[in-house]
Amino acid sequence: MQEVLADWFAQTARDLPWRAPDRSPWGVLVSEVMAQQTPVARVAPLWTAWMERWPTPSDVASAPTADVLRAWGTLGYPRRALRLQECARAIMERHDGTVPEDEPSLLALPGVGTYTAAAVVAFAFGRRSVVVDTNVRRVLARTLGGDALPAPSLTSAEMARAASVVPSDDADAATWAASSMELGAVVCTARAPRCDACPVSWACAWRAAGYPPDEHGARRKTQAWAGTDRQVRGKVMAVLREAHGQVGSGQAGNGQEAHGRVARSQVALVWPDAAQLDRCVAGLIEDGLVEQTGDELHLPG
DNA sequence: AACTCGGGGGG
DNA sequence: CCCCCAGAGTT
Repeated sequence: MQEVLADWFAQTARDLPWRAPDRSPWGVLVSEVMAQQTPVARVAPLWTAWMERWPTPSDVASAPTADVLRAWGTLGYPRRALRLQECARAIMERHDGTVPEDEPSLLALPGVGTYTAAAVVAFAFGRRSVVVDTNVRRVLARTLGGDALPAPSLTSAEMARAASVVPSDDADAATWAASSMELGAVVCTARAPRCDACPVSWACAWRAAGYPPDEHGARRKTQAWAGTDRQVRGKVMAVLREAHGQVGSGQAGNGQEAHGRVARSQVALVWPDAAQLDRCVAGLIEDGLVEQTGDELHLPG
């Protein structure tokens, strides 16, 4: 199955920009952080612009945080952008500006967790690691477990099963990581799997069992969105991003101040519940995503 | 283990 | 309109 997937990957892999031969380890790390909970199709164009502007950890480390947050655009979870800059600075201080190659050192970096550390080891350095993202979880749950979907959260048993099937050879392990992820992203999808186009459908336990339905589907609760703090935070960040982008645009008198500063009275227009808005702004300031000067809010830096 | 944290595109 | 997306950090 791993050999078949390796061939399939070699022939059909998406030409994502961070898979280009001239990509850097730092570029791979940036792509992984950007792709945390954000579809890669939406990451790709932004990654290219980002890497052109800030090619190295040194460039990101010295950039104004406001520029970093604005460049992050609408990727979502902007705290990731903050951590990515902290990560760049940590690499400057701890590793002389070079992305470390060992998993423990990677794990110690801001914004780098179990998945991202393993992914950088495999994709940036071609070394063996246990790469388990949402795609790999689903592929293994179906092919090996015979289940429609994995459990809501990653279990230790799942990690153990994933580790047990990673090839011992470095190059083979890296290829397995890339191809199993690609299969989950392109063919073995959550919603409407394309089993007719799957190169390993002959080996799939879920298919062999007659596609039994998801066991714990009832417990799977969807993330709330409308009216939540996350939505309000997003609206506030959007206003501050746009204000920052209009510095020097010559559009005076539209209620937005110079230097990307926006009066709190203007920010208040994005949400009717004043108490909730205040709470969210306080949270954004607490997170380091927003700063307040006098009666005005702005991005940090 | 349970929460929080954005935003958008596909079915 | 609902669901899910190359997760991480905090409590």
